[in-house]
Amino acid sequence: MRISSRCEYGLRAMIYLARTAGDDPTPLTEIARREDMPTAFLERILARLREGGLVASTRGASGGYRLSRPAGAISVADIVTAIEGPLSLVGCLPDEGGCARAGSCASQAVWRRLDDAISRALSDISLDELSVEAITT
Amino acid sequence: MRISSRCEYGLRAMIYLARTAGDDPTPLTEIARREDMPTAFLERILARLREGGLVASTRGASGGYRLSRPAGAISVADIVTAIEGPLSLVGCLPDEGGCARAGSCASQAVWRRLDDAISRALSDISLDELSVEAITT
DNA sequence: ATAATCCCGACTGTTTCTGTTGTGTATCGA
DNA sequence: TCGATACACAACAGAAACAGTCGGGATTAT
Repeated sequence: MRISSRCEYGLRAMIYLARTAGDDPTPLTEIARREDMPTAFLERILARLREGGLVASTRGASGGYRLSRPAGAISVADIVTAIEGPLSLVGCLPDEGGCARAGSCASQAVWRRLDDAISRALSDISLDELSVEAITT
Repeated sequence: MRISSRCEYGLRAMIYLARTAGDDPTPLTEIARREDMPTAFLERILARLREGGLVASTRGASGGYRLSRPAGAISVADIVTAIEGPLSLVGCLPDEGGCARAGSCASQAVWRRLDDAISRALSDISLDELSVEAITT
């Protein structure tokens, strides 16, 4: 159960964008260079973030990406969801089809509780908390 | 970030063993049949659980598996860890080598918090809670 | 002995991850 | 208008993980 590089890159890029908010749009190449991430790969991650409505892009010379909302209105859960799809850990929960043995399945309760814990943890952290330099855990 | 079948099967098998605790050792084939899981695959999962010290096996006719401790002393975290390895979501946390940009890396704080939330959620659930039929979330 | 049972290594098909490459399109500035 | 700077998008590819199978060997109760 590791976090994917996609997700890690995406979050780092969002933090970078939060720190440069207010400036001109930030080009992909700048983010990739400064954060040391593969450019083309990052582009596809930013595409998902754009589709998720978290960043806006402007094309052409002196174009780039910026946050589409204030950093305070973006949670880590938003970012992870945009990149990875729904957070849910298993496909057998009642709200997505369920499985044959649902009801008598005790393990379902475990994943549901875990889903909740993850969801809560990620929703609690907003991007502006992360954009300040010193993080006091 | 889905739960692997390995893990799902493993948990279900452990719940099954908790319910048959006190009886003779339960053969692999019985668990697989009753829980509708692929036999050979389940065997390899039980091997991990044995290596993790959670189940004990007896060989030969009328052999099988049983829990090596009372169900109340086994948490879901124990089970998941035995099957999947350490729960940690990223490899860059200080306690496992770290990465070059640690310290200035705000995203690290996110994964650390998420690790904690997951770990706490799974440690809180013990196997005997799951072995009773009705689960009241 | 024989049947039941665990043990274990090797193998395979599929999917996901982690990228790369190449082409096209929009925009700005000279 | 031309060219440089960007984003947009689709196709491709190697590597790893996942999910599961197969076959043989070792152990033990009856």
